[in-house]
Amino acid sequence: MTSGRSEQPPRAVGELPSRVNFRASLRAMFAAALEGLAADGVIAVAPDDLPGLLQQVRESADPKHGDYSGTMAMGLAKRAGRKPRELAAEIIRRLEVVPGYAGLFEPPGDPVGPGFINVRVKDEALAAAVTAAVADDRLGVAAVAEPQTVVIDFSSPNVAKPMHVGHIRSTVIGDALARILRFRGHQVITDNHLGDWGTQFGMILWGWKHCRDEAAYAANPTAELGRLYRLVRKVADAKPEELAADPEAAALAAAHPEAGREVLAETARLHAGDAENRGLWEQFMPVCLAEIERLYRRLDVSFDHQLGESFFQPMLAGVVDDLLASGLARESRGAVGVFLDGEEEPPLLIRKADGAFLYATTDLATIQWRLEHWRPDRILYVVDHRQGRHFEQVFETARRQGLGDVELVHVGFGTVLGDDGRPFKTRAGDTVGLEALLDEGVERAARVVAEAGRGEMDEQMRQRVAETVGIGAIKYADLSQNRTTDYVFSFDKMLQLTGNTAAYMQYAVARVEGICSKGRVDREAVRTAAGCVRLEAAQERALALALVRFAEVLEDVEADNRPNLLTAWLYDLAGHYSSFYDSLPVLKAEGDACSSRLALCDLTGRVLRHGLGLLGIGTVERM
RNA sequence: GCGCCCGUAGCUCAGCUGGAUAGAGCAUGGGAUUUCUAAUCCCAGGGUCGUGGGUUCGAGUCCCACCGGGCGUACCA
Repeated sequence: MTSGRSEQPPRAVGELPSRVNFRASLRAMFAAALEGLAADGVIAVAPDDLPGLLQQVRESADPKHGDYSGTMAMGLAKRAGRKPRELAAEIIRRLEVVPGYAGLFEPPGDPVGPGFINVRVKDEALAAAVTAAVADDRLGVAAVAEPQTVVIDFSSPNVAKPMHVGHIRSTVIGDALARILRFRGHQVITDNHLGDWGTQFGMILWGWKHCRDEAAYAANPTAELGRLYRLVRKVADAKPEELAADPEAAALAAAHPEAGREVLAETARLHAGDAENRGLWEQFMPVCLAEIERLYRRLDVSFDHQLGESFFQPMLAGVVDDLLASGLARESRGAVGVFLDGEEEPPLLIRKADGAFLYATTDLATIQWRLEHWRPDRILYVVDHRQGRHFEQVFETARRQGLGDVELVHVGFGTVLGDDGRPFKTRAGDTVGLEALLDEGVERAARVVAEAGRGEMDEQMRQRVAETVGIGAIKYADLSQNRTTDYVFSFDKMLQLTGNTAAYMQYAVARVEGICSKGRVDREAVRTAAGCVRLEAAQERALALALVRFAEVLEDVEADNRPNLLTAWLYDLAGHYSSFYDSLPVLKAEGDACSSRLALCDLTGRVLRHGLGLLGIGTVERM
């Protein structure tokens, strides 16, 4: 969507850039070749077609087909009425004489099969790129040429209720995207759009007035508010099976048959500015915020802003008035809605018949406010895919309001399921609390580390490793999944020490650290040494090629907001490192080979650590 | 009813705007260690990509129909 255009232009002949993106360079060279053919009337390429054609330059599926393959000749030939292989050959003739090509890539030779153009990176260029990356604090990854301002809206819990497993995906994916886009060089603004104004506060207010435990509140306000929320929700919902299991709730429900309506009334009083409820809200908010803050600290997630629904509340009437005045919205059945797809399709409701505002109203106000104050090029909403239609409607309404050319993107994701294929619940059928989930992950990680670990770890170290591995496993399991599909949550799978898991990756980092500490390697010296990395063995070359693809992968992650592309590549990289490490001596290698391989180890460790860091996952020196 | 998403190895999942012989991990079977951390590496078996049509040089990917599952569909967020 966004990347690809903003990458480095082709380099002039001669020196290598210090941060080389082979794919971006090759694409630029293909662009020159195709433009040349178009200029000579051999093929017709509209400027709009070019990016799509260049997407067809990608890493080869099989190493025997070289490092990159171009597949556009087949499609182009059809349109031009040419034989595909002939056209491919013509592209190749143009490509290999593009300035700079010969410095980076081998001549492609003849087209293969129906017209594949296979390109191999020159060994010297690859070695030089890795050498440069070793000395580079950005690990060879160039920043985008045209940085954008990107707002990322994620996590967004309802603050008066305990955070649960449902919040983990938005939080973890949003945080990873924020870190990745920042590293890419964009100006990222993260905003936690808290649910701090809804019915859940009505529940707490009602609970406070009817069944508070002052002593408990004084001792632990968070716990007491959590208790009130859980209790009142059952009383208000009044589901027989729930009440049967909870005598206290049942007694309250019997004493207050109108509890459900009273809760809504408390909410309405809060919204209407009732002094008592407003005062209580102001008293409870810091407590609620402290509670979620503790979890964010543990998850190592932070936000630039936490502008909740309450913040936008004063703007809502104006939003409705503006939409009414512009004719986009109108009254219907007592409510006010924006009719986007004609009369038959449900409108986007922005005011209820009772005068209350809705989720959509707040979202529209939020867009306006963000555009006015932050002037973003893009806003990402990392929210459950079930809200896809809601965002479609909100975005369309915003566009019709003429809110500028900001790119509004719903980054949706699937549901976390249990073993039974149903949404993840405890055995008792409750949603799983986020804190309990993290605790269990850490506890299980501690057991795994104790069994497999190398010993000689003090208690403090053991704790830190367990926390890093446990939290990392949970995050990684989520991020390594294609975000659009549901996935089955399994502690056993995510804490496995092999396969595509955080622990495997963290272990690979620890092995690099091990080799460096064992050899008493001065890593600064490795990085600043003028010596060039040498790529002789196949394993060295494969590792090097994986390393320099870091930039390409981050570009792809941004294009589709898909962190799982980063985990897949990290896993691939760790695999290449393991093969390399397994088959070639490093410390015991002679002379130049030793320093070259140490440089590869050092870079691999840093890239793995940085890559995991971009996912919000920590590493340890030993495990 | 309508709309969106999904169906890939025994299990959990990848598969990048259609590209080469559909890939991993787990599980199963075999092999490698006087260790630079074996929490590793190497090899093998395992598939009519839900079914049936279509589009084309080429379909897991695009189109149509059907089967099966999930979600959403006017006053919750």
